[in-house]
Amino acid sequence: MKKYNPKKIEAKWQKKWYGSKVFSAQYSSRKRKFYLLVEFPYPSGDGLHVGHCRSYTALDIIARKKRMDGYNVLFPIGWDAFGLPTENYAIKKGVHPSIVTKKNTDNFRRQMKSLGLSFDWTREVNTTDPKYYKWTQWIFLQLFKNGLAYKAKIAINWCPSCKIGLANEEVVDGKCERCGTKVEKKDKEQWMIKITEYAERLINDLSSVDYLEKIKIQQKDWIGKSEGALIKFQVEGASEFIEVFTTRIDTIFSGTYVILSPGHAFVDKCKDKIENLEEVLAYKEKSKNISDIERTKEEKEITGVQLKGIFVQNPATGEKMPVWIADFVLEQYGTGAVFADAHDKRDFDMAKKYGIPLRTSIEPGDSSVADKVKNLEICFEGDGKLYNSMQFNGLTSDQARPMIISWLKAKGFAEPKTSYKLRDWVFSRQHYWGEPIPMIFCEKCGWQTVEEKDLPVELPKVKKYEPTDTGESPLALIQRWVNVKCLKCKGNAKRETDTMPNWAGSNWYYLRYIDPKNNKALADKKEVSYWMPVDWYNGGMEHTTLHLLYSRFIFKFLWDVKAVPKNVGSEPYRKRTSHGMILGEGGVKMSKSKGNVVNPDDVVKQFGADTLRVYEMFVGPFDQMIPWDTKGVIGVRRFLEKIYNLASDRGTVMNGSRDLKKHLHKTIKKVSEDILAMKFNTCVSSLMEFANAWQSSEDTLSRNDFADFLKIISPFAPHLAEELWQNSDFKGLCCMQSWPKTNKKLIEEEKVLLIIQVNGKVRDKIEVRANMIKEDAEKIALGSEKIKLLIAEKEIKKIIFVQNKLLNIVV
RNA sequence: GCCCGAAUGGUGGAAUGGUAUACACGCAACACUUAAAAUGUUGUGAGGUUCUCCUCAUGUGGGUUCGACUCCCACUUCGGGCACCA
Repeated sequence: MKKYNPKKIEAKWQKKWYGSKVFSAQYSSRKRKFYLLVEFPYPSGDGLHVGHCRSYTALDIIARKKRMDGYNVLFPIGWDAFGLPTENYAIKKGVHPSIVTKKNTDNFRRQMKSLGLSFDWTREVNTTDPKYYKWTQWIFLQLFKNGLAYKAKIAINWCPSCKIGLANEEVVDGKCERCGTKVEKKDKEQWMIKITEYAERLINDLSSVDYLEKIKIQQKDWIGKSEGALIKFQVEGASEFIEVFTTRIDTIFSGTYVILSPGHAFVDKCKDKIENLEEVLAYKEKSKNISDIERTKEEKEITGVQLKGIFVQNPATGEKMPVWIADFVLEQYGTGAVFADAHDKRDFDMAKKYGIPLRTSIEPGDSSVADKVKNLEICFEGDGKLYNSMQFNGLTSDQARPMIISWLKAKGFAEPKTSYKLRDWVFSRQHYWGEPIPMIFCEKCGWQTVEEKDLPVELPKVKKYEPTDTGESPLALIQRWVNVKCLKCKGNAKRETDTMPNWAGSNWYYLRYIDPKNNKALADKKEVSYWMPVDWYNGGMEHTTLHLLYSRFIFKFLWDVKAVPKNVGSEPYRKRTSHGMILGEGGVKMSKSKGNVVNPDDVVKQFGADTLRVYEMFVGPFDQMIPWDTKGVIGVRRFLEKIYNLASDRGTVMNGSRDLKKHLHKTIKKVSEDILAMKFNTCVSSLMEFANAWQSSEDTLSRNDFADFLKIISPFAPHLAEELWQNSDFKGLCCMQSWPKTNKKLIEEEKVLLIIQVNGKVRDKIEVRANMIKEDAEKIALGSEKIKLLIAEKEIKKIIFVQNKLLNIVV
């Protein structure tokens, strides 16, 4: 008897598949298309993570099923290869990042192929390939030409000891990861992209796509739309105003002071008038080095400094208000300034701490606390009824808001305004390993774009990969590359030396897969029009607010400037799902330092690729976090062996068992449905149940039924299915067959188990014929000895009947 | 802090208003064997028990319902994201 030998089988079938291009999507096809996308990985030196294996296997199963359903399937893969870890490795070892990238992508590719994933390897893309990033740069030029890219001063993390700019990740507890020095903020001119111009569309168009609800919620929340008003506070003794954005204009009559963020421009503007300037500047300096999350934490003690000598006027009451700065007010949100009153917890606490006067103007609905609110014993933050508010007294917050806005608007002090939490996108990095930004600066003529014919602007070779001690990227040191002639005046000009963030390349990669070799455009429009939008995109929840939002924005932009055809719509992804993480054994994150990293290579070696695939599907619900369990892998290996042995020992006959056929068709139905619902774990258990039934029945399957069984198991354990397909002398490849249809008549039951409940508790189970009506079921149930005993002389109040399921007698 | 998610046997989990604990791991007994491994068979939520029935059990407390792991309200604990990691 032959033994199940995955090592031999798997290598053999991988060679056949990848040699014959069975997984290649067809160009200019008339077939129905299905575009399945997985987030392309960052090819780190650690190799493929078992978490990659899980999500890729899951989508591979869908791709394989869709091919068997007759679709022209595009299931591509590539490398998102620009980024910090590769650069840091280059700095440490002095090896060029492109060499490291080549090594890592080779390893990832080998690992993916060893899992039998059905990627279309003819369409592989790499964001670090100049032929690819030519188009990433081209997109930047379009953004600039359309007024969506601009320069602004933005703070970077600066380590004064290493003299380099740091990524947020390299800042641990406010200190430099390498040397432990306290990190400072340093202002730097950076390229910004106006994603905020698309905020409204990015919210509204979510209604046209099929994303998991939690993904939509996160995106909406990230964009953070709020409707409110912009109010002007006149500065006393000056013609200036301080503008404040608020959603609570109903509380304007209780506003007693104004708070600015420490970085607010007004502080610099009125330096001469501030009596305690030194104190103010010291506070400003201190707050610079605290993160926004830290600043807005509720546990954090509230601090602030008054701008002595400065007062503004409350536009509603005409009263004089002092002006403070406090770090819990953020520069980026609204106008970076708020008016403060007793109806905001932090304003309330701050006023109590510093003895600033407070007033109330909103009465809570709960009258038991109304007095306490009025006496300033507690802070009430909700909506309520207005008082102390002149002609608006007695109105509810909701009624009052629009009325107060128009009243103040008439006086020239307010206007309605929509505000977003979403900020413009900082697009510059002071690093080597990224796409050069294709811009040239001339003292006389300003910023200008590199001409399209000169793209790509290739990354020049450098000797050292560290950022420079001025905070610029190492590109700034290469005079030959930096110094160019201005395109307009032919005078001396300099190239931009910052590079793009990692997100730049991943914004549009789904378009490049469609036509990866095109050197005239991002991709051929006919092909784009056929393939777009992506039918199903799966990725991690951690990418929901950044990559997913950025790439939606960029696609909308490309659509607006007609770089992609109109007919595909302005949303790149029709459906988005997300997978859960795989944790280490015991439920903690896998990490090198904990030594609990599972290497897929080891699992493949010990158990086989099919075992790894099926295990990762069986381990638990796809969208949830699941700990790895080496013991569980064994069960899956036993299952595959069982199938292999049953197939060889039992064989097939012309007319096999009818019971098994019936069970098989139930399994076909379950697996077909559960694949699309991403309930892979229950697919596997139903396949296991069938194998168990087959084994214990000692019956034989018909040849056709066995073929169907191999077909439905093939997306999960493709190598095993192919091998048994061939061993049984079936023609062609198993993965190229059409998916079996469920025989509906066959799975209809003649008899069902009827559950008899008394007062909702199960008291008996009786087998009856299917589709029995209520009256007949009642007779049978009441005839049961057990039930008779239980209801005895009690009065039957009600009988609930669910056909083919249960009968509940209420007494 | 804000946003999102989760909680069911010894363990991973199944059941989305109708038999709670499918499937798998582990454990125990038995069969095969000189023996072991492998494999197979049976059992396995807790407590009680006349051994086939009773009571209890899906993080906690309430509610809706003939019936709730499932829906609603309040809470507890754990995990993830928070804009320069990808």
